[in-house]
Amino acid sequence: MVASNRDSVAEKPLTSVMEDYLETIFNLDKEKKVVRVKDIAKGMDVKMPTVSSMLKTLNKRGLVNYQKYEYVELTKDGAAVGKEIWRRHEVLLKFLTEILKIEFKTADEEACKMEHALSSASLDRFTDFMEFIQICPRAGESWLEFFEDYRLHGRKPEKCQARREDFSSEFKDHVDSIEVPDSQKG
Amino acid sequence: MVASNRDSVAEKPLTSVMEDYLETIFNLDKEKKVVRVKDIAKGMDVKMPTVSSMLKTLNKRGLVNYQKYEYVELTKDGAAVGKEIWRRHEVLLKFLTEILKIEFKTADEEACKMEHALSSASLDRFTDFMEFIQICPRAGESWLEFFEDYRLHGRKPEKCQARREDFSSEFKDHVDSIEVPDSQKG
DNA sequence: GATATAAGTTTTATTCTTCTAATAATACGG
DNA sequence: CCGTATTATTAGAAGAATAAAACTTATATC
Repeated sequence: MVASNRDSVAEKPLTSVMEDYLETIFNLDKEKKVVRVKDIAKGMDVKMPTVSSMLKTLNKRGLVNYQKYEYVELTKDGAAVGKEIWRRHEVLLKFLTEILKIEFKTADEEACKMEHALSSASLDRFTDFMEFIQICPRAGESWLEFFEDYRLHGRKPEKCQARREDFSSEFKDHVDSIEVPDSQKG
Repeated sequence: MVASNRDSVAEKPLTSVMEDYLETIFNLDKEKKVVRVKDIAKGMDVKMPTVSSMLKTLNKRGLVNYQKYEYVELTKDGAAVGKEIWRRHEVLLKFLTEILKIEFKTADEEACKMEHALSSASLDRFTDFMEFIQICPRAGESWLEFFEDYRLHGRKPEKCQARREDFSSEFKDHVDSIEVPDSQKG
């Protein structure tokens, strides 16, 4: 056996568990000086032996640099994966907590599972969506309030209509603060 | 051994794979007269022996009624699970295709993974959200178009501003058709 | 009805992730 | 420098989901 173990086989896709480990390590890296097996175990809610064996796997795959009994370090590839998964988590968590108003703990857990389901491409779309909702006028704070009202106090179209009239006034203020050619005035 | 195997142990939660099988069987049930191992294998993209062994598991759990070589039938419990998972799938798929405009095949695959991540409670919220977007005035067709525009042609706040003015005119028409006290006029 | 084809099962094995128990290395307080 | 506590590793096993190969049962067709 001459060749390195690393990448000796055609690249298998990462499992979602591997992705989770990389995400966890990525986050610990930001928080702490050094990353230890114990911390990963805590973060992943598994026992230390499980971490040890996963680190071997990740090591073979070139995603971490790890010598036993030493600190854990992500390779460039490993960090890239960790960061990407973390980004997905953030977007999903934001959606679940800020739009759907799901309580943090639940949202965090569910985001953690969903993050493996969405491709990066879809995540980009999702990100656009979140940005759009929060940046653009028709989809800003009041839009969210509106949704909250809809969710909590009824979902009948008539209610929407009533509320629409409120928004119309809101919008009237905007209209009034914008240059409007006389030709368009009533 | 006197007691039934069924439910002899404290209810373990279903795995997401089990949920997928139940969803698949539930759907086949609607489409076809009878559900066969072969169809399930095709639907789940696995080989027949895998289906055989899963059917044993689901049988023990009281989720299907299955005697070997015969047709597969869901029990009441099994059907309830299958239907619930299917409902989640539909909502997520709708969001991915109609809002995020992800192509069907990708969306379907991703919905299939996400459906296990969201609790029923969160799914209810998500459903509210989808309804809201499609029923309420501020979040109807034009809102989706606006998002499409944002996504495809730029995401600069100025663009939103420009667009906002369009919407303002739109709204102005509404304003004009509504009683507005003089005191609020410019 | 006999037999070929399709459908289903059993058996055996693999991969992945996890655990417990036992053991080893490291760190620290005296 | 020694002993204890903490941290980590090995070894061994288990459970879930899968497949390949070999075998069995059911169905269809002549």
